[in-house]
Parts: sequence; C-alpha cells; structure tokens
Amino acid sequence: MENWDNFRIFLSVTRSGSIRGAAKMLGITHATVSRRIKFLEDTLGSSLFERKREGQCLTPLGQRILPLAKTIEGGCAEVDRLAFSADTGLAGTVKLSLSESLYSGLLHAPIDDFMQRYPMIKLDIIASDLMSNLAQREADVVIRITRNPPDTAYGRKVANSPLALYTSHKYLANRPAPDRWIAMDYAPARKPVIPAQVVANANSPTLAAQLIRSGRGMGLLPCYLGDTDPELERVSEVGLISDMQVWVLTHEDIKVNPRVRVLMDHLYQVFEKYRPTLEGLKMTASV
Amino acid sequence: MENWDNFRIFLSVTRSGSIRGAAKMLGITHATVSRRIKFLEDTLGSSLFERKREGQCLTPLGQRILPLAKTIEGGCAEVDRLAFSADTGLAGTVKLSLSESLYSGLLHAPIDDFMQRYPMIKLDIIASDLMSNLAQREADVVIRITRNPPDTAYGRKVANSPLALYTSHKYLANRPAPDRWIAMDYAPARKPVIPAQVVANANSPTLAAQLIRSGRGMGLLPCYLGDTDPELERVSEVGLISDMQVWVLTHEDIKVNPRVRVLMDHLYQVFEKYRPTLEGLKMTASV
DNA sequence: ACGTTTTGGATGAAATATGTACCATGGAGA
DNA sequence: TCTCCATGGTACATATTTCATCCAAAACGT
Repeated sequence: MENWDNFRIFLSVTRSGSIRGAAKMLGITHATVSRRIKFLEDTLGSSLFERKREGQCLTPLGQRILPLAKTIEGGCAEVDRLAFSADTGLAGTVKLSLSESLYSGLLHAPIDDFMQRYPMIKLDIIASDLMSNLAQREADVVIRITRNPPDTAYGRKVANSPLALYTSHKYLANRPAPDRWIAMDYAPARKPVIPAQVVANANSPTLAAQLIRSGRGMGLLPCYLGDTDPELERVSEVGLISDMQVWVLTHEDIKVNPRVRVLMDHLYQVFEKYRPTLEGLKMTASV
Repeated sequence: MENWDNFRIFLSVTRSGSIRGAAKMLGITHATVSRRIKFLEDTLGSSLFERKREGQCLTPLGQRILPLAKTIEGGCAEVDRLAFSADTGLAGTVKLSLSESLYSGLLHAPIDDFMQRYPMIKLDIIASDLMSNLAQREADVVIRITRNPPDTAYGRKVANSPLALYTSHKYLANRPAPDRWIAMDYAPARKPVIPAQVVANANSPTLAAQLIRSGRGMGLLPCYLGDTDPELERVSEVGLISDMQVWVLTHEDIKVNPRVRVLMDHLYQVFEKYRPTLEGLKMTASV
C-alpha cells in the first residue's frame, strides 16, 4: 500500500457524500481530496466511488473496503487514546464536551472555577448537543444528558434531570385560555400535559426557554434551565416529570490521565453540590 | 490523528531496528524516516523510541502501540487484497515467489512457457528462499518447499521433494575412503547417512550442488536439483529420503483473481508433468 | 589505539503535494 | 426557461516534503 493516510480521506468522502464536503470536514481543499481519492483508486486499480446526482456513491469494492477503513480508523484512534493516557503530566489540554444549555444555565461558574484552580490545564470546551465521539477523541470528557446510560464509557450518573412546567411572569399576568404551549421536539415529541394549544416547536431547550421567556406561552423545560432563569417561573399545576439523566463520562483508555482525573473529580463535586438544582428540588438559582 | 501513513514508517523502524534500516526497507532516505517519526511522536505527545546502542528501542508506549499499528497494517493489506481480487481483467501483473534453486533447476522452462502463453500478464518473479508474505501481498502466488504445510493459505500440495545422495563423475572416478561429505545446514542439520567426513557445510541447496559438482565430495540434495544436473550422479547406496513437500499457494482473498487462477492452473499442470522428476522417480532430466 | 563502518542529525536543492484560481455540468427554485 | 447554487475537474503558482550531502558520534574489527 502506497499511502495509508488516504483512507482518512476516503472515510471523509463516504461520510460527507461529496468531495467538497469531505474537504470541508478535513480542512483542506476539494482539489486535494479529489487528487488523493484518485491516487488511492489508482494504486488499488479500481474506482471506489461513482459520481452520481445524489453525491459520491460507493462502488461494490468501495463498500467492501469501508469496514476495513473503519478498522484502520479505529486503530489510529486507539493509538491516540493510548498516547493520551500515557501523558502523565498535569499540564496540557483536556477537551470537555457539554450541551450549550447546560453550560450557560448551570456550569459556567464551576467551569470557570476549575480553570482558575488548574491554570496549567488548558480546557477546550466543546458546546455540542450531538454527543461527541469519545473513541475518536473528539472529546476527552463529556457531560451527557440522556435517557440511555451508555455502558461502554467510563464514568457515572451524577444527577437526574427532570422536566417541569415553566412560563414567564409576563405570561402569567395575562394568562389566556386555553394556554399557549411551547413544545420541544428535539427530545421525543412531547404533547402538552395540560389543555393547551401548541404555538411553537423548539428544537433546543435554550430556544424553548427563550420563547417561553418572551411570554409566548408555557412549556416543559429541564429544571436546571427553568429554575435558574429569573424571568421564568415554575407552574405548580404539574409536578416534576422524570426525564433525563446526567452522566459524566470518559473513555476507558484515558481515564487514568491525570487531567481527565482532576476534571472528572471536579465535575463530580460540582454535581454533588448542584444536584438539588438539577433535580428541581431547590427553586432558587444558586449561581 | 494527523497522518495515518506514519504508522507505516513506525512499523518499519520497529522491524529494522534503526532509522537507516527502515529507510532502506521503505526505499526512502533516513532523513525522511527520522522526520516522520519525530512528527508522529510530536502529535502523540510522547516519544516512541529510545536511541540505544543496539538500535532503536521501543518505549513502553511504543510497545503498546505496536500491536495497533499491526492491526492498521493488516487492514491496509486486506484492502489491497480485496482490490486485487476485484480486478477481473486478465491483463495485469502477478507476483510469483519461488526459491532460486527450484527456478533454475526445474521451472525455468515452464515459466517461460507461461509468459509466452499469456503475454498480457506481466509476471513478477521473486526469487526468495524466505517465504514471502501472502497477507501483505509481497507475492500473489508462492511455490513453497516446506515440511509444514500451511493451513491458512489456499492451494494444494503438488509433489513430494525427497532427497537423494549425489556426487560428481569426477569424484566417483577417484573416490576416497572415507567419503567426503557436503552437508546442508540450511535445513535441520543433517548428518552423513553413510560413513563419511564432513568437509563442508552449505546454507543453500544450490551452493551444496555447486560444491558437489566441483568434486569436493558427496551429499544429499533434493532430487529436482540432483537429477536435472548432468554433472551430478545419484549414488545408489542410499535410497530416496523423504523430506519436503512442494506447495503452490495463494491467499484466500485473491484466489478468484483470473491472473492468479491461470497461473495456479498452469503450475498445477506443470507439476503434474514434473512430479516424477521432483519425486526422484525419473533419473533423466526433462528440461 | 587506530581506522572502518554504521548510526542519526542538519541543511540547501529538487521533487512532490497543496492551494487558488477558473471552468463545465447539473439540479433546484423562481 | 431562466438564474442561482453547489458540485467536481484542471492549470498554474505556492508550500511543503523529500532527497542528496555532509557532519559528528559511537561501535566494531584489526
């Protein structure tokens, strides 16, 4: 084999479905991607993609190669993790992934605190609702709000994250009948839990919170968002609705890295302290 | 991971034990190998080798990475084989590996014949006593003379290759007592089978044949070598000694390739015809 | 102890890979 | 039908990598 690195490009093309898309993912130009794929095809002696209207389509050979390329990728990723775990210094970088809403709603201050406590650790904060891929080391530590606790990763459940019904003071001052309902469809679609007319659908909790804040209606929000927002008010007509769990996770391979260790320990302590807030037991924000 | 191709260089260094050795294996300069290894070490954040007197020595991290690099290599090799098997054209290249002695002693003519019959197939002939690595596609088809028939590869045993006792006309004309013995130590060490004094040790059958040919003594040779050499004469004092088997082999993945097919079929026929010679049943050479 | 050989590192020159244009094509939407 | 946008291919200028060397250090054989 001529150049193993071309499998990286190959995988990007299969995932993005286009040369240009792969180039964007990889941070290089489409000309390079095109040449590299052509080079790979030349050394293999057969083409791997067919240029179709709906994008780059794998040939039969390409399909047979795909799982092998993923194996190769997996090997490279594991090397990455091993090297990271072998890096025993406290100085360096850790990548933390968490949802934007959790960061702005609750964890902004504790994370600031961590950065002050460990100034030699550079914290890369990745605000992403999509779960970052721990295996590929897109993130070293993730705070995941989920219903399905993962069994492959290493870490623990740090809290429940129930929903409650919220609205704004403005809305309550002039409450219409029937109620206006702000739905969240990013989670499994939720219907109003009280008689109400759906007026909006938000695909993220922060967006839903903003809609509710502006007085457009009421809706279910995670308690950590609703309770920490001074403009929102919990509506007592419905109680807490058990929904998600909060997990702090890392990859088995890198759990021994000291930076991962201190970050996770810090997060465990943080969630110990904030668990009442997350679980909706403490109505006042403790920012 | 920055550049997956560096694992290829990494593996070469582990195998050759030195930067320069790896460079020679890879056909590039040692400066490049040095820079690539340094680059890999930089991206991983830890060193992989230690410069020791006995060469490049793997660090603990390097040792942990080694099996992963081999996994990656295995994936690349399998891609290679898949692509080769998907290459359904009769025109192209096939790599055939066989021992130098078998080629010059017996198979020179039949292989010429094959090249004439299939002029569109380019035959890469690799004369090597070391078994070429089928998995890595160092060879597509190998003729292996062995005692341990492999079970992973695809192919069949085409003949036995017994030993017999040979000497030269010259030697017989003035036969000393006790006899002079030319030993072959490339195989499991062989002692004289008749009372004789060991005068030489050859580490290859062709070398042993040359020594015997020059009248320095007598010794055991594969029949395909002894019987086809007009200057040698079989000594009837001992009969045939069962020794090796001849196998024609390819990799499971590429057995469907048409060029591999026709080459193997051709070789099967060739050995069908030459089996008496190989097995020492036909005293006159049939070159 | 000496020269010889092999090792790995450093540095201008050459070769290769990449980026930046530009182009033609083909849908999607007006 | 038209434009508009995105796609992939190609040519040339630019960056980067690799090569050919020279160098110092260490190991080996004499």
